[in-house]
This record gives sequence, structure tokens and C-alpha cells, in this order.
Amino acid sequence: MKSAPDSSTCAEKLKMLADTTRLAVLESLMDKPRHVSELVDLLGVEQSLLSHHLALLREAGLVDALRDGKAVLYQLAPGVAASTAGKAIDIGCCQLSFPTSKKTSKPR
Amino acid sequence: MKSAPDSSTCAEKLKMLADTTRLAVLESLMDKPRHVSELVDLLGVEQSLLSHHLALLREAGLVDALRDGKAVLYQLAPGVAASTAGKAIDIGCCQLSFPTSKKTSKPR
DNA sequence: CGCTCATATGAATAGCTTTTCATGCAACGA
DNA sequence: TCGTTGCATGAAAAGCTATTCATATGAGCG
Repeated sequence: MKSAPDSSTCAEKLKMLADTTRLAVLESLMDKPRHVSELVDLLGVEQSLLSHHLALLREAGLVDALRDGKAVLYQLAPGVAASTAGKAIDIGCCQLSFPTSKKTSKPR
Repeated sequence: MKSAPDSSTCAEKLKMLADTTRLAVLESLMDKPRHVSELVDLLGVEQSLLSHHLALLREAGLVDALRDGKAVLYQLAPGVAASTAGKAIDIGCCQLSFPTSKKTSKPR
């Protein structure tokens, strides 16, 4: 038992994504798997805080952790990486596709 | 006076969707425009509460309100209704596509 | 072993968001 | 104009979630 019996509704799942830190983690991982330390200085957040967020993402079944020596490697959970083209995340109830390009800014 | 200079990040925008009531409203509106009273008993939430959520959706630019006599008609904001096929919402930074069917449950 | 590095965990706190309750305001009909 | 219907708004109360701080755990090294 390790799934996420709590995040049954789509809104619950979206809440996982609706956080700057967690979304940044996922976007980083869409690129490739990374160690915690890498994420720490890539995102510039405190180790402990990141760890809490990673725990949430793990519990939500969005990422997988693999021990790698003293470090831990994180990667998108299989099935979540719904990459038809460009970057996308599949959370079951819906699929988020990010523009293949880059920046999120686009205030018309 | 300000629209939404704060919802600049994708996470901010996702927070708008990450709520059962608001998501339900949007899904209802994807179908067709509806009056507040219709939404009230479709979703079974209190009028005042729904009104607060509608205000947030309005401020986020996700829906538009049109007065219709004593009532008010709500509809998805143009541009948000990303109709590729099936149901989808475009919030700028990313696009959420819902399975064409309707049920969200599928925890295999 | 004893130590250090890399990460996780727990408890307390700070900051929001959602919900409720009471009230306000616009549109309509009599 | 009044009374009523339909919706919006504001403030206080509830409920959560994120952040911090201190400490724990697992791995590798000498």
C-alpha cells in the first residue's frame, strides 16, 4: 500500500501541482531525473522544505525516489510523464500540457 | 483596483482550479453558460459561498458574468475554452484537458 | 566503530483559504 | 413606490498548508 487513497478528486490532485516549489520540482524532473541536492540548488529552497514537498509528491504518486549511495535520485513516476510532445503531466483526472517552449510569462 | 497582477505564476493559476467547487463550476460551464441559481442547485452549495468562488474565478479571468434580468449568466471566458477536442481549459501557462467522458474516478 | 554527508521526519508556528452569517444592492412586478 | 427575488459583499470564524527549527536515520569512509 503506497498509492494515494486520499487524493481521489481532481481538485485534490491539482492542489499538489498548485505550489511553486512542487511545480518547479516536477518541471525539473520532466527534463531528467535529479538528486535532491541538485534540486536544492537548482530551485534555491531549503533542504528540509524541499524534503517535505518531495514527500507530498511521493505520497501523491507523482514522483519516485531511488536511493543512490548516500544520495537519493528522484524521477517522475511512470505514467505521469505523459509526453506526447513537449512537456506534459498526467494526473489521471486530467492532463496538463505545458507549452514546449519555456517561460510562463504571457500577460497579453 | 486590479485584475490579477498576482496570478503571474502557473502555480497561482492552478490554485484557482484546485478547489472542488471552482472546478465543478468550470466543468459545468464547459458544457454551456449557466445562471447562478442553476449552478447553486447543480452543485449543491450555498449561494453565498458560490458567489465568493465566482468572484475569484471572475478576478482570475476564467469566467465572465452577464446580467440577465434579475439573474446573472456565467460563461467561460473566451480563450479559456480551449476546444481542441473534448473538454479543456487553457490558463495560459498550461492547458488542462479532461477526458471526453465525465467521470473523474479511475483509481485502478 | 565513530564520523560526516545526504536526506527525512516531527512538532510548532506563521500565513492563507474556505466557509458562514449578516447585510447590501440591482432588477422586476404589482 | 414597495416588496420580492437573485446575487454580491464584508467581516469574523474555521480549517488548512507551507515554512522553520531541531533532530533522526541511512550510507559510505577512515
